[in-house]
Parts: sequence; C-alpha cells; structure tokens
Amino acid sequence: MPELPDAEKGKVVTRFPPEPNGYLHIGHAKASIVDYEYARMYDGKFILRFDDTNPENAQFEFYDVQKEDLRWLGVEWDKEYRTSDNLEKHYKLAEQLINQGDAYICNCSPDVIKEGRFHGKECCCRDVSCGENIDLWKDMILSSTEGTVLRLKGDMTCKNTAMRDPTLFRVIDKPHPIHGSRFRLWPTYDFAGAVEDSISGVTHPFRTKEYELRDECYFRLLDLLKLRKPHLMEFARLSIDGMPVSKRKIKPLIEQGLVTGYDDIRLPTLRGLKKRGILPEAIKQFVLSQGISKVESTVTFGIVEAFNRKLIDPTARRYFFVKDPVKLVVEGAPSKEKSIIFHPTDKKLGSRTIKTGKTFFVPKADMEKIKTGDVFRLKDLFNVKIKEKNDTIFAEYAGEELISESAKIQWTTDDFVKMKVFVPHLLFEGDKYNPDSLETVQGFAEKAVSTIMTGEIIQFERFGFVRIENTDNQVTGFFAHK
RNA sequence: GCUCCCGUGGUGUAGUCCGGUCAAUCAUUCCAGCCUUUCGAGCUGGCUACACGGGUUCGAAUCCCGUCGGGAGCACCA
Repeated sequence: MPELPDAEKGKVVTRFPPEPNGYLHIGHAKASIVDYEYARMYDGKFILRFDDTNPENAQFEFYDVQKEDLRWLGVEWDKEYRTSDNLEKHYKLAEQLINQGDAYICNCSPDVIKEGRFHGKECCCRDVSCGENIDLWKDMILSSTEGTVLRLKGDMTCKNTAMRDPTLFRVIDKPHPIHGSRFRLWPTYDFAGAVEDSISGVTHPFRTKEYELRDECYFRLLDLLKLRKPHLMEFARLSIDGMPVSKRKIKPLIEQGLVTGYDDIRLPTLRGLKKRGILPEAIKQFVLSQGISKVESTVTFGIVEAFNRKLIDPTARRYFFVKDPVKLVVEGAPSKEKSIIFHPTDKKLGSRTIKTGKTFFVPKADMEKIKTGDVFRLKDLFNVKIKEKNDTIFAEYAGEELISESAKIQWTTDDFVKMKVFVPHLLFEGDKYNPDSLETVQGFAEKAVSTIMTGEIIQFERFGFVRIENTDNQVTGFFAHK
C-alpha cells in the first residue's frame, strides 16, 4: 500500500463506520481491511464505529453480526463505539451552528427543498433570526414534529449541489435499537460523519468515491465548528463481474427468493464466501491487490479464486468424487486394500485405505470419450481395458504398470456416499439475472468423505476445490473453484 | 440537463502529486513447452498497453486545453 500523506508512526488513526443494517460483503471487506492495514502499517489505532443514526435502518442483531464478520476476516479493532451514543454532543454542536447563524430550521416539504436546490433558490425559512431558530431547535428536540429539518446555511447558488443548504438533522419518530424512544432528532450522514471523524481523533478517514462531492460540506462543517480536519481520502467502489456488490442490489435478490439467503454461495457476502470455501486471507490479498485508486474497474472473481487456490492447494486433502456415476465391472480385478495418499506432495497429510473388488463407479463424461478396447487407469490403482459399453461398462484388469499417456480417472467402489455439490455461477450476465446460476451436481464420493468435518476444504481430483458440509448423514459440498 | 471524478496489456494493478533513470511493475488470463498417477499445483518462455487530438518543454503516461468513452452526485440513506 502506498504511503499516507502527513502520516506519522504511532499517530495514524483510521476507522471503519458501517451502518448496522445487514451482513458485511466484500465491499465492506475492502474498506475495513484498508483501514485496518493502514493503522497497522503506522502502529496506529483502528476504530470500529457503528453509524447508527437512522433508527429506520439500524437493527439490533447486526451490531454483533458485523463484528462476527469482521473477526472472521481477521480485522481487529482497538476501539468500538456507536455514533448514536454521542447524540447529545451532536445536539450541542448543532446549537453552536445555529447560534453562529450558520444553520437554520426549515419547514418546507421535501419537494419544495428539492426544487429550491435544483434552481438555486433560497427559501424563506433561511431569513429567520438566530434567536428564533434556537427556540425552534429546542422545540424540535422535544416535540419533534416530523417534516422539520435543520439545514446548513451553505450557498444555494454553489455549483456543487452538495453545498446547497444540505440537511443536517431530521426527525425520525421510530424507536432506535439501542436507545429506544429517547431521541427523535437524528443527524444526517453529512453532519455525523464529519463530526465523528474529527472528535474521535481519526486522522485518515477513507470513503468511497461517490461521496467526493460532499468533501466540501465535510470541511465546511468542521471549519464552522472549529474542529480539527482529518485527511479525508476516497477510493473507487469495488465491482465484480456478474456479482452484486452492494446491499442495494443484494437485498432484493433475497426478498424475491432468487438466492437462498445472505450466505448464498453466489453472493460476495462474507458469509457466502465463507460457505463456499474462500479463506479470509484470500479476501485480504485480493482487496489489497486492488489498491485504493479512484479508477472504476470491474474485476473478475477469478482473481479471488487464484489467491484462494494458492492458499488452499498445499493443505487441501484430495479425494475422489464421481459425477454422474456409471457402473464399471472389472473382470479379473485383484481384491486390494489400497492405501492412497491425501496429497500429491505433502505426505504429512496422511492417507486412507480403500478396499476394492470388481465393482467401481466412474464419471459418465469420461466414459463417453473412451472406446471399446481402450485402456485407462483407475487413478492410484491399476489399468483397465474396456470390453463392452452399455449402461454398465465391462472391462478387464490390465496390469499395474503405469502408462504415462493413458487417462487417469477417479473412481469409487460400491462402498460410496451419495453426495450433492452446489456449484455457483455468475448471478448476472450483463444486467440479466442468470436463472442457471446455481448448479447442483450429483454423484458418488468415496466413503471417507462422510467423515470429513464440516467446514473442511478439500479437492475432488479433476473436479475442483469444495468445502464440505457434513450433517446427519447428509454430505453436501459447496464448490469453491477449479 | 448541470457538476464532479476516472481512462496504462484480454482483465486488474504499480508508476501520475514532485516531467527525464518508464515501453514500463506485479498479479491474473490466454498460448507454447517442461514436470506431474488430477483437467490441481509447480517451473520456463511468449503475446499484448500509457483513450484520441493539440499545446507547453531540450524532453510528457506524468503539466495545460479540447474531444471521445466510462462512473458518480444532484435525498429528511449511509
């Protein structure tokens, strides 16, 4: 990561400010990892701040859910707090603004405000005196009539529309998950974000590029409040080809039943990625490889897969899984108790023993390519020569000698476990939902697969890496990648 | 419509602030070869890029202007 401007060892403070309203996704991972890594790089501090200033959005369960997600990612915070706990401070600062004549109460309807902004016209609420505004403000805190807002006295003719008297506070008469009905007046993002970054000591806050126009407002507010100004920075939002990386796009998919939930393996949510067998370390490497530039780009998920593959390949045990199994009977096959190692290079990963007889199952797709008379090898076992191809394939034993150019095909005996593997594909092709995005592959796995612990990531040879979910005699796999 | 941001190989990124050492990084993809009892991993080699036009300068990916292309904002959501 590039150096931070005006950064001193031991003095950098960063922050990750999620709104507790959903599960974290890879976009959050990018933000939190960048914040966290910069804090570490400079021996600084990293703050987790819940931006829960909208009781309509904040939900009790998600404070903990998001912390769990972050812990899984390996992000550790030095301090944690909620913006909502500082509400009274925000009220004081707002009052200061009103007293200085820099903010005013506005009773206009949202439509009128919008109109005024669009045409650069001030409204009559702007001319009310400070004294009157203070009275109105106090009323607003106590009796909170919905529809009344506090606005910054900005510049209604400013080219930057974010400066045309943005709303600073508004009434939301809904119970808050933490504070119940104690407050009804809540700061907007513009106010709360700037104030919190400053008073919590953050030196280098990051946000995504779409907030760029708000920088001016951010600094204006801090100027007027005579608060310290952090070194605000923006980077491009992460986008992945065929995957929705935002709460806005993910939520409707769940509501419409187009995905199975927040942990659907087609989704780039942290829970989805975990279920699929993507390691937190792979997410971290991926995110850091993207950097913090402002260039908008669409990455293929293949990059994440590549990082993940490098991480899991050395430790993933190899097993046999036969997709669309076809029965193979081998005449003259010697009965064996064959010990087969779990990993081609790392012997420490051990081995399993498989008892073989004359009956095997092999993948249909492989058998379609093989003709009568051909010789192939049951991988790690022996060679076999095809005699007759029907629904069942008949073959004869063809020796132990390794023939380098013959195909090596995975197999199971008749002592197998039935299993289902869910294979994720791109959720979207262009803008269109892909109805075939979740493929179910059925097949037989060797018996040992039934004893694998839930959560272990293995490789089915010639098939791909799979995370196993093993519950109550039901063996399921989630395909990570090739 | 207005405003702002962005534009380096097939993809993604480093380099742009402070012009020369940058035809130039790293990763991934693809292709070829080696290795391998997996279509996995590893190893070797290869392809291909500074959006376009003009200006400033001895010299521009880097600074300025314009064109084109992409994205975002114009909320009482963060």
